[in-house]
Amino acid sequence: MNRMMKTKTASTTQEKILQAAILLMRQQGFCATTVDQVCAEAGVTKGAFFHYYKSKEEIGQAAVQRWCQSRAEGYRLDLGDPTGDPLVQLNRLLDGLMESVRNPPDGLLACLLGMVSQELGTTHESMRAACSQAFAGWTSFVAQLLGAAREVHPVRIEFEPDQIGWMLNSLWQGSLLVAKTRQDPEVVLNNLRHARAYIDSLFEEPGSCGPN
Amino acid sequence: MNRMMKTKTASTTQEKILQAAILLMRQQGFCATTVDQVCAEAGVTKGAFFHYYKSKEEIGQAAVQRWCQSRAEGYRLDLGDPTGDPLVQLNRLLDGLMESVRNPPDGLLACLLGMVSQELGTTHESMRAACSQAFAGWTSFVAQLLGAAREVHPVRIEFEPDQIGWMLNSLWQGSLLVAKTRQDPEVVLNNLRHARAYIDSLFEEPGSCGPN
Amino acid sequence: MNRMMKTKTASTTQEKILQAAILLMRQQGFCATTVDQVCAEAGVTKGAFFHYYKSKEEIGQAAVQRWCQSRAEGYRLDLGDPTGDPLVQLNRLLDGLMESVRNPPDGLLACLLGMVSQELGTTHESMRAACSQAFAGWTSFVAQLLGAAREVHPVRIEFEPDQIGWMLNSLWQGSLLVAKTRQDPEVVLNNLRHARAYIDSLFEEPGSCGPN
Amino acid sequence: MNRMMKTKTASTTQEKILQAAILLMRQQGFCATTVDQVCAEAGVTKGAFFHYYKSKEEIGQAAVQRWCQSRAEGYRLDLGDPTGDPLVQLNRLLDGLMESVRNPPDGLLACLLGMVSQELGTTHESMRAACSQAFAGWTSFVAQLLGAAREVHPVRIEFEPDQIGWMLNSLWQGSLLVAKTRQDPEVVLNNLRHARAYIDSLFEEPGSCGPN
DNA sequence: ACCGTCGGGACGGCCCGTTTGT
DNA sequence: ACAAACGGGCCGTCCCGACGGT
Repeated sequence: MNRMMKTKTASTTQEKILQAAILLMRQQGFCATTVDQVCAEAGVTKGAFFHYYKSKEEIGQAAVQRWCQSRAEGYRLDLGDPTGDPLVQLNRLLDGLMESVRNPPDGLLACLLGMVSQELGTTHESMRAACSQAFAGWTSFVAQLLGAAREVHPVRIEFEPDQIGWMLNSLWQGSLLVAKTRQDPEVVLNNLRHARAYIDSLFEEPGSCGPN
Repeated sequence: MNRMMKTKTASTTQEKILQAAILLMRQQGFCATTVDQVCAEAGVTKGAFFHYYKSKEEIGQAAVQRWCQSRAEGYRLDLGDPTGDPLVQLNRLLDGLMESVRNPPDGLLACLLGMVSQELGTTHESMRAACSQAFAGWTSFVAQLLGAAREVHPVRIEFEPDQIGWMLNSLWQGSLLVAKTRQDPEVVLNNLRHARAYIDSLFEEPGSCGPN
Repeated sequence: MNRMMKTKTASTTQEKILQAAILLMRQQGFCATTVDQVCAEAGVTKGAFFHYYKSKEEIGQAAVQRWCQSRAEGYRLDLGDPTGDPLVQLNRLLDGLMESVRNPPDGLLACLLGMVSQELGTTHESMRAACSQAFAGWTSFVAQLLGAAREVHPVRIEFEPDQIGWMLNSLWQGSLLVAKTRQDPEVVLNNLRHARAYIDSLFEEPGSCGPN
Repeated sequence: MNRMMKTKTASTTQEKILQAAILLMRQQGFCATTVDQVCAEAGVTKGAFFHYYKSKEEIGQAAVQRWCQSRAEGYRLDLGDPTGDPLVQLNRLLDGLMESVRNPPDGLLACLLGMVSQELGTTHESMRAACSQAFAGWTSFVAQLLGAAREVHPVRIEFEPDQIGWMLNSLWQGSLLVAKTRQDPEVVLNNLRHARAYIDSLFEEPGSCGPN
């Protein structure tokens, strides 16, 4: 019962801290985000912070994990019917990304993974590993769809599903980076359209994507 | 004579500071790089540092500018004969990028612009603007080649040179990010190959480059 | 019980810091006193310092306020019976000053207000205002005594109590300055005697004090 | 000829530095005044500065000396006929002070000696000594006048010329301090009037002072 | 278990008074 | 007379532990 209440509101102290950290690190990056800022944003004191996370790095890890997990949930939902045409599912995934560009979470078009792996990739091994794993997860997710699509759709050009997956991943991260720098999300949308066109070109018949 | 020595070695104190800053910021990012580190790396004292740059932010700006400038010189050289086929020139540019992946400057596969715009894009307006301009410069450079190619090569699919330019830019930045995270530059190479394939698919006859 | 301990010793960390600051600033002035020195003198670390005072300027303000407050308490005690002859009370006040010259607090004949207002009067508006208010407080205190004295003692020369108050204030501050420079407190004593003589000369009968 | 030009204009590099130092130190004090500020104000480089003064302390000394010297010249002029009544001369001296309050040099009512001796009296022995000597000079100057006055005017109250001199000195310095803090020079004027009244009261017949 | 106050140092960026070479 | 370089110092911040109350 106690647990239910807590879980339901989802606004426990720990959760507030974590959400504050995610938001701030997406905005400013890991190293520019101070523990004090996180506490202020979450409305708690440092005592509370260090009760739940024993170091700044630890909350960094937690933030990455939580971010990936909630993203993954979203992707799953975007796919729609899991028994349908894999190519259609892939297109739905891309549509989901586009939608998340037009209505980004917290009004902030930025991916925690991109931020953290850029900053800490060279210096914080454990953080890098976490991000690498997260990237690999998403990529294999896409690659599986592409592999399945290859089974049911005649192929025009031979391709490696993994490679395409990594390319999509890279393009997505790079697009967000450029969009942030240009202060214009349009570039992400355009890039995703080109990616879709490229994928379509790999198969004999064009994908079922609308004009989007 | 005196002047010659100074100019020739090109290793003035200021230059050493700037190079040290560029290297460290490519490795660790702007905010994780301390002035002390830069001084140590450059082998100078803090007095010297603040003699030439009045703040950390100022050297950040200088580093970005210098980075763009030296990159731009490299691209110019990669193109080869400026009167030749623009599509060939574009392919040479991509070859140059690939080469720079296999033999990255300072043995470090990382772009200062990506690092800085990721970290500071939201928080330091002036830095963001500088990076945005640099991105736009490279992109329009590519777009011009594509536009010229359209004049001399029959087109199979209509395309906007600017959009393709931005896509290449995004893909490049994203690839570097992913490569760093995976600790494997191969992904950059693969992505560039796909990009080339996509560009080729826009024209009637394939580009004049082998599989590289 | 717990509370008692803390209150009783009156030697909390914050208090130690404040006392150290007051002492050092009386010796060396505001700007020559470093936060490190204050911490060393108080036997605490910088962490403790900035926990209680968020800037050097803030502790400057606090020091001035505390100084005035503890001085004011002293004056009150010097006066003796508050229902007695105001002229006698004034003389007791001067006696108190003289006593504080012969036995200065911390063995240091220097007034924090004089130090701070001299150094920062032109540059730190808030500090200047605080000192100005403190000066005005002391002066009106004296002026009130003089005004009351005028009611009960026949006057030989018309005078403005406020003006006399400011003169005493100025003479006191100037005397401390000169005494410090000459390294001889005698000048303060002499000046106070002259001041007393001047005040006596304003009334018909001489004050009830001996030559002290 | 060269020398004449230089001396006449009184605008040699060294002189400009010295004047800048005096002005800034009167405004902000010794320790708040940086060498850079002095150079900027004087319009010279640090090289020039350290060419003429081998340390900050040295220019402090020079500033004090120059200040005293130019002040002394002024007093001499204020006295008028040196063979006249010493009491009249003393009154002229006080008039001169009052005039310098109404029209302070550089529009700044502040005495370098007061500033420096307050700040450095406890910490910089050599500076303290210089100020002490300067104070003693002015005081003995006044004391001599008082002594001479005692010869030609019948005295009503016995007094020590030196003591009166020190009192005037202290009152003057204290008045400047208070005036700066209150941001109102009026207090100096009032105090000087009271001082004059006190001096007059020492002699049988009133001094020849006008209403001033 | 949860959370707040207090405190600890180390380091961050920047500036300051100086010396050196020219 | 000056630009370049020097270090060490200053103020303030940061991440984090220790302890006490609830």
